[in-house]
This record gives sequence, C-alpha cells and structure tokens, in this order.
Amino acid sequence: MVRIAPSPTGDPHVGTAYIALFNYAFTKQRGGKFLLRIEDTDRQRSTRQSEDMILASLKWLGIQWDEGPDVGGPNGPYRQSERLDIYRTHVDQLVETGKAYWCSCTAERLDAVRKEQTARKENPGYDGRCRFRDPTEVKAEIKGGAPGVVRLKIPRGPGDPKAGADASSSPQLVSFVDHLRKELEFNTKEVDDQVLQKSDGFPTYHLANVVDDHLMGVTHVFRGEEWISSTPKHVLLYRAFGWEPPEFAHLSLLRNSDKSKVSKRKNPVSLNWFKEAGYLPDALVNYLGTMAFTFEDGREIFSLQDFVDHFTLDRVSLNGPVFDLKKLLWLNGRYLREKRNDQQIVQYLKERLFNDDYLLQIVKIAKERFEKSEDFVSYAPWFFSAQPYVEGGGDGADLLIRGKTKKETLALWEALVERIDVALVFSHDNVDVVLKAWCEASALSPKDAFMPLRLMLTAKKATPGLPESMSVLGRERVRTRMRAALELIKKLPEIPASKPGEIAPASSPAKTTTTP
RNA sequence: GACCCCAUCGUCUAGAGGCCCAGGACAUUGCCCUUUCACGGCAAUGACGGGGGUUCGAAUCCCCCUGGGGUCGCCA
Repeated sequence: MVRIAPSPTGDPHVGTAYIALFNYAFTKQRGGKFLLRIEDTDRQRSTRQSEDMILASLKWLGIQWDEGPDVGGPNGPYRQSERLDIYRTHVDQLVETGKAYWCSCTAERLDAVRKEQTARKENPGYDGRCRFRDPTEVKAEIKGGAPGVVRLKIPRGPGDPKAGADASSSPQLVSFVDHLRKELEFNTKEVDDQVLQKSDGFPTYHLANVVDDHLMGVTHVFRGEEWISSTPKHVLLYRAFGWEPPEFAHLSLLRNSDKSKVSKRKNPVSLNWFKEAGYLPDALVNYLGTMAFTFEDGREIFSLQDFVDHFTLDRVSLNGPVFDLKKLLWLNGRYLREKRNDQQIVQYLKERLFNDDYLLQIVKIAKERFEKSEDFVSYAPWFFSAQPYVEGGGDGADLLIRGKTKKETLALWEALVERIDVALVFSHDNVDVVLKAWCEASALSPKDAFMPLRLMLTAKKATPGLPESMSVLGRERVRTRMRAALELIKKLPEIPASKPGEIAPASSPAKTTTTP
C-alpha cells in the first residue's frame, strides 16, 4: 500500500504527478494498492477547488488511485480535515504517556528565541521552555487565552542545548533506511520538539501523516527528497506511538534550469498549464518517468503500463533532474505524430483549443473589432499560440518601458509577474486592479507600460483590452509568456534609454525621468 | 551557518574494476530529402569537478576538498 498525499493549496503541481507516478508504478507492479489522501490541515490555504483540480489532473494523466476521497475505500475518510477526532485522540494519548507536552509560547517569544540562538550560532529551534514547566500551569495559561500547541518530546542526549533536565547519558541517534540510498542517521540534537497540534486544534503535517499512514496501512512512503530531514521526527513519532514505521524512499526533486527546486517562478509547474498548452498526458507521464528512471534496454518512449511493468528501485537515479521543456516538447511531438491518428488530433484540437467555452470568451472580448470570420483569425491568433511574441521573432527591444533602462524595465516586469502570481482570482476585474496597482506603485503611466505588455503577450499592437485579454488567457499562460519575453530582454545590449531605434548617449537623461 | 542528500556531454542519462582515449536521447551545427517550413535520414561538436589513496588496472571502490541541492515554520 502506497499513497500520494497532496496538499490542496493552489494549482495542481507537476511535482505531485511525478511523485504519484513513482508510487503508482511501485505498487501496481507488485499488485499493491494506491491511495490518495488530501492533506488539508492548513486551514487558511486549503481549498476544495484546488482539491478538485488535483484529482482531475492526476486522472487526466491516467494515474488512478484505488482509495481516495472521491472513490472511498476501507481506510477513509481520505481528507485530513475529516479525521480531526482521530488526531486529537492520538495527541491526547501522547500527552498522557508523557511523549508530548502542551506549550503556550507565543509566536513572538519563538521568534525571539530563534534570533538569540542564531546570534549564539546555535541551531534555531524550540528551546523546550514548556517542556520543563508544570503542565497544569501551562494548561492554565492556555485556558486564559494563550496559544496552545502540543509538541513532541524528542529524546535528548548529552551536549544538546535543548536537553535541560531530560538529557540522557548516551547520544540519541535516530536512523532509518532510505531504500534509494542507505541507512541514514541523525542525532536528535538536530531535531526540533516539533509541533504536532496547532493552536487551532488542527494537526500538523508531521502528526497527521504518521497517524494516517499507520492507520491506513501504508507500507512504503515514496516522497520528495525535501522530506529527508524531517523523517527522523516521523520515525520518533512512530516510536512514541509504539508503531512500526513504513519503508522510506526519497526521490530527488525536479529542478529549474539553474538546479534549484522546480518553481512556478522559473518554470511552468501547473498541470493545468500543461494541459492547456497542448501537452499530451501520456507524453507528460512518459517524460516524468524519464526524470528519475531508465529502462534497462535504454528505451525512452514508454507507456504508463510499460513503466509499471519494468519499474525497479535499482534503476532510479538520484541526480536532481532539470525539467527540460524542450525535450518534453520533442516527446510530445512524437506522441502526436506516432500515437494519435488524424481523427484523434482533430478531436483533440476541438477539445483543447477550439472548445466552445474558450471561443466564447474570445468572441465576447473581440467581436467588436472584426467584421467577418477571417478577421477573427488574423486578429486573435495569439489566443492559439504558446508564445506569440517570442515565436514571432521579436528581439525584446520594443518590450522596454519608455523612459526606463533595461535593468529598470526588467525589475518592473518581474514585479508585475509577482503581483500576477499572488492575485487571488484571475478575473477581468482583478487583473485590472493588479495592473493599476502595479502602475501606481511603480509610478508608471499605463500609456507607457501597457503597449510593451500587450506586445509580449500577444505580439500585436491591436488587441482587446489588456485585463480582459489576460483573464481569458489565464494566469499560467500570461506568466509563461512574460517569462519567455523577459529572457529576450535580458539578452538585449545595455542601452541606457529605451526608445527603440534611438541611440542614447551615455549621459542620457533617461534616469532623471524615472521618478515623476 | 548547522545538519543531510547528490556529483558522467549545455540537458536527461548508460556505465555496478579491464568490453570506455566513455554509449544513447534532447538541444546545437552541417549535409541529404524537399517548391517552402516541418518531419525523416546521415554526420559533427560535446562530459567522467579537483586531489589523494586501494589495485597490475578506476568513470566505476575509499578519503578529503570543491560544487550543486534540500531542511532548519503553529506550510505541506
């Protein structure tokens, strides 16, 4: 029994699919079950909409689970928010057996402690104040309104600054086997007295995932490398409950081209985007498979079933693979040519690109501007191409903002992408607000800023209004187009002024015009 | 900074001591096919991070360094 346990915050992530795929292959090969659990313990950020998208995306990719919130199963419920009483019981049990304790420290105090520790060059972490206090006193404070959390009492060894009266005489080591590596060992002085239950009564990931994995009968945990350093906490938790931990294996993380952990700021990561941008699910699954696995016979093109059939842990690689959109594109092309017939492609185009819903949105914002059907095609081709500006051969010179240097322009566009990223809903009205706020904060006039923006998104000077065009394109496409265009700007020679075609002297007054 | 993980072409990787002056794929470049562009075919460029060991012999084993990454939250 394995699981994928996504957190329903935001868009479905390509990393979720990647981890899900490896879990799926491992368990299906040995006839095991695959369950999907929703880790919605973050009350603020979890949404049902996000959950729905994640489920839909994984299904789109053909990765189907045997148990989950939508299909049910013997180990439900599969949403952590529906298992609160279970966690509470378990937390109580830990407190009663002295394996965990209540803590009433405020966020301010914790910050201060961390600061001091950092200043003293100690590792930041909870200092264990409430661990050594009278529990009834702590309880009273919590009743009186102090925040109340429950922390795990990590066994402490000698020389551990957080040990207090609990220091045992021998070093406290925790080890576990990572099936893709070897035995990994940690000293508990590197492990924090982790919060298990937050002050809102919800469990933290650490508690919920351990309790659920145990109760749901999960035998193997395949997850991202980012979890290695919290695995000791989990092992200690299993131990506190008196349970046997599952087998662990940590997969290396997908990377941006600069080798950092893949992120939306540097790469498209939303499965929604891949779907909208015309990537085929089987091609994407194939590609994700190649990110950390190679077939013994060297084949690079394989189906999900092939992957399941041939998967083996000793052919999993641990280098952090760079997610290379170019290679995915090549693969996708081969799938389109070799694994789809003409009829299927027509069908696919209708569904993905020329579906009624999308066309309707476009017509709604563009119809005033055309008089016959073909006008529509010549007027709005950028609704149907991935990167119109870049593909159109633009060099980026006309994307500079009037009166700004290259560097200033880049900073401004970056700031706008940032605002677009955090906008709650990508509706016409919201985009309008975002654009206006950005102009205002940057002391820009829309007149100077909107044309280059329009160009980078559409490669055209005449388009429907920017906010409505952007909202129809959607956040992911807007971000991707902007990022691609920014790369072009970066390659531009350093020219102080920004009027295309105009060579400004070194003593250009451009800089003096940057502030109104 | 502390702890941990990782280390072969620009990228994904093959390679589990001699078969490797390192093989494949993407990307790049050139040629062929072709009215064009693609597709396809052929070819070229291109890597074992550095230093010590072990060994008759090391990309492969060990150590150190370096580099990259992750974690250090009442987020997962």
